[in-house]
Amino acid sequence: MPPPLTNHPILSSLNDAQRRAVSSDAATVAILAGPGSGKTHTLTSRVVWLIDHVGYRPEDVIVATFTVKAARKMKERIGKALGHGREKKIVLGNFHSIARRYLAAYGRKIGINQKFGIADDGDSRSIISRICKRKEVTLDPVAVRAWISKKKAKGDEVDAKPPGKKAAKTAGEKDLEECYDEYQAHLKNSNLLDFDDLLVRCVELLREFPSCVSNIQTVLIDEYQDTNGIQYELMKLFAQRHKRITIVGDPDQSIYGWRSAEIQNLWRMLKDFPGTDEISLEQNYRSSDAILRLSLLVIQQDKKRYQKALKPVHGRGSRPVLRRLKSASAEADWIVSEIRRVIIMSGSMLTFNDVAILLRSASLSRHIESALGKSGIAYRMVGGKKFYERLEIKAILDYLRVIYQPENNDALARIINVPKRGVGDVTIKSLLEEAEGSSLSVWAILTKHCRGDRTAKTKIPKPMEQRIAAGLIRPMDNIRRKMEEAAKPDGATFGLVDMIEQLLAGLNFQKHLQDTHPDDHEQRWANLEEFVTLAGDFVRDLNESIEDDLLPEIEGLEQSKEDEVLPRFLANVSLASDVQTGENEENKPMVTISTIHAAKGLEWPIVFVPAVYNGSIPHMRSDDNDEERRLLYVAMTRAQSLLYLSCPLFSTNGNGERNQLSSFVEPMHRAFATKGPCFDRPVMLEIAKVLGRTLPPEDEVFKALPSMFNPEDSLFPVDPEESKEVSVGGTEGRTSNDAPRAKRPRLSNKSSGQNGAEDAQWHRDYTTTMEGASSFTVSALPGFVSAGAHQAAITAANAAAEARQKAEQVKKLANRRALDQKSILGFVKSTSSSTADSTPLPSSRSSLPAQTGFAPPQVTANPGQQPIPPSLATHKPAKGTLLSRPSRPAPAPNEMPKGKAYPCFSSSPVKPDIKQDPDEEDDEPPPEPTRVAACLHSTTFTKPTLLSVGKGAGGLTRPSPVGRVGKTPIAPIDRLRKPFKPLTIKRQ
DNA sequence: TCATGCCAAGTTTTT
DNA sequence: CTTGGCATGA
Repeated sequence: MPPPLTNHPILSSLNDAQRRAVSSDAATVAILAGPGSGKTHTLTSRVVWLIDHVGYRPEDVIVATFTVKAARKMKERIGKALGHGREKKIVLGNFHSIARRYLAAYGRKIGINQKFGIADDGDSRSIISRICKRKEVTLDPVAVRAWISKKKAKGDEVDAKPPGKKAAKTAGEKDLEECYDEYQAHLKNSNLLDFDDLLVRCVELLREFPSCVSNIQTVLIDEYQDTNGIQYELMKLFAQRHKRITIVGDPDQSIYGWRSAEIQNLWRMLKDFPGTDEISLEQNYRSSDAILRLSLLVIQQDKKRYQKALKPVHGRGSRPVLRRLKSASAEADWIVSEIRRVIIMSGSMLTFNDVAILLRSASLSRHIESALGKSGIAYRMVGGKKFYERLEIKAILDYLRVIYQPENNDALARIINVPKRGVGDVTIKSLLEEAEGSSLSVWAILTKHCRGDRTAKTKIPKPMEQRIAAGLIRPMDNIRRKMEEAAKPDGATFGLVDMIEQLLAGLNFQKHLQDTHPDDHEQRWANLEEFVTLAGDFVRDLNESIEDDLLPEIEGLEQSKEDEVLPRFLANVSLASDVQTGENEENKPMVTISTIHAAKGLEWPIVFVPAVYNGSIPHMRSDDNDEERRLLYVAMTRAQSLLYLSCPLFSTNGNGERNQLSSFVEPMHRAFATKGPCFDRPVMLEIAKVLGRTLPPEDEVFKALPSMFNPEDSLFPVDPEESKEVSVGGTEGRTSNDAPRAKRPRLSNKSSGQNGAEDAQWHRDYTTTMEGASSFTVSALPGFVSAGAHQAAITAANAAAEARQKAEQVKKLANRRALDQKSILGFVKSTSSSTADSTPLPSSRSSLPAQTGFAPPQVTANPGQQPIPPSLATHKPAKGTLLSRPSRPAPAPNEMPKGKAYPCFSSSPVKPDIKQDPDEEDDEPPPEPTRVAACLHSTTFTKPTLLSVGKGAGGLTRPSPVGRVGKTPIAPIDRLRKPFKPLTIKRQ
């Protein structure tokens, strides 16, 4: 008999459904949590509840997330709620790192050498491509790798193979099998496990030796929709003793299918654990109503998905924008101008920190980075190139790996000629083959050869031998010797940092960089210095046991102790997609550029999603359109207040090819505004309300406006076609590269008319005059709503009344599934067993209401689940200006807690109210261009140029490191790893 | 025979 | 801006 629920403090910050999820007594709990519904908050609260209230020991709880970032955030939040540093004892991490921990501790039991290393992406690739090359049949290494990884990730090969199966195999499959076996043998020789192996072997371990997890009372899984088969197995095995599992996930946000994530796992779970308590969290605390509606419109095109509501807590907000631009660079320039405009119009209530630009692929960042750089806006790039993948860093890492694992032939092969030692491909290949043929590692062959103990079969000319001996073997031996000395009780300390520094010195690496990269050796060297400080941070954290990843002792089970720093550092590097984000001491506001994948779980007040065209999203190389759509949905639902999608009309690379608006938004493109909103007082006040911030007084905002500032989004034509003089024919085939296209659109005569012909591409054949009219009238007069929209509002109001009635009825059961909402299990069963749609949605085109403005999303298709919020019911078209916009009726207090009640919701750090002195931005729009480029992406970083630094428009096509310290360029450290931390390097 | 330098071509998402 | 292929020189 648990005490009354309401008394526990952890429950006070939760809504009904969340509270039920947190305090559920069921052994297995499935929490279905839409975006912004407080998923993480709920999960952390449940952890705290299970420990504090139910009484499990922290060390008997496993919390598995999908990414390192999520794990870290989770740990931090649990720590805050739990206190006493007890969160450190929880077995918490992403799947891979938890599996690695178990294998390090108990891997011996299943024959894993305790000193195993982790084969990262590059390792796997090079091993496989070598195997493929050796075969007579030409196999695509990439495909082979994907096949192998899929095979491992599926995890269901536990079922004994039927003996006759071999015969049925096609020749291709046999080749693949062979590659698989060779690959595994190779990994074994080098004592490596690849990412999938970590999971596969851990499953093996826990299956054979359940005692390793005999202490585990309960298991919690975050982002469950991203688990794959093997992770599902692992989850079950973690929980095998007591079978208490809590999962949190959202099928709509499953974007890792390409990594074998299986949405079906949700169904598997419900089937495998019949008593599972299903709870939906449908309140959205993040985004404005308008953003949610459009996001829902997008995701609802997927007719097979599990229907789930998204109930707004906030007011309507401004209409999301779908902007058409001429080219990618115009798009980037527009984004910059729009960022500026918002921030200035907000009187600096909003800062660069509040802005995110989310991309389908990292390569899209080029133009945007350059535009941001040009105008002196600092930014950080998340995703894309990784710090540890930089050439110079990778080389040093490979050296470290060889020091730790001399038998790692692949790592050695990569560095044997870095710096140049006159060893070429042929020699390397020969060495590798010799190593495979004998029982010796390449390292052993080399050392023996140089010592004269054994002559290598590979031909090694004298000069080469000498360079290897002096340049490679000697410095490495020196380091190993020092390590051994340090291991002795009275030995001088020789830490990781010493090791790296010694290595850099012994290899004369700085000189090597100067020789091989004369243009940017300084940056690369700076990267290495940063790497040294990173290593230092890691060691320090380890000593302060911030990174406490030891497993609890279990009676009668002996653990291998992992006391060495080096292996843990290497594992950390391989498994971590990002290094811990240090606190932003300097607090320099930066715009975030991120891939959509990397943005999952995060939120920003202002979100831009550029390149919304077919080929980008959905990506041309993707074969799962539904997943691509979900990706767009994830991107859109990151936004709190302002959401901008944009689409360049012409692609930049393929000579003037036309881009086609993404088919995900094409059907509802009229629900978007065609340009950025007018940021008058009411709009800004609403933004402030959603964000829980205070808007500076109007006169202050006004005073801070730079002269010549354009308060509207009118610098770029709403219809970029108009600036093209030769657009008469408009035939698709015409690809001649006419020069005028590259010109910036003229700002004057922007209001020149648009005509139906130009609209045709976007509005299609069903365009009516009325619609056409509204589309430009609305954009010309922000705030004016067309009659069509009014009509929509009235229908919506009726629907809303009905919906509300229904909502009243089911309110008592709000925590459970709505009455007419099927169980997930039922849903999956019905869709998988029958072809008929259980909830048929009209085809998106015909279902689109003929009106512009906000169409209630699929009201008829989904009665009772999409209650129209009161805001729309009472909405009246404003008259002329937004000033008369009716304020939103107060939400029912019990149902709609204000933002303050959920202080922990935001995934991003709590943003302080900005109290900048207003006189700061008196004359020029560009904020003082200090160190722009602290985070410059290496791809866009060029040599510092002094021209045009203050101008911002001096014809630079790439960001220049504007506020450099002294005369040295700032290193283009990829701030993915340490987004906020200022450079720690001291340069002379 | 092999190392090296030059030129050309392509570029999803991540543990 | 990195990788792969080719020609040249040792």
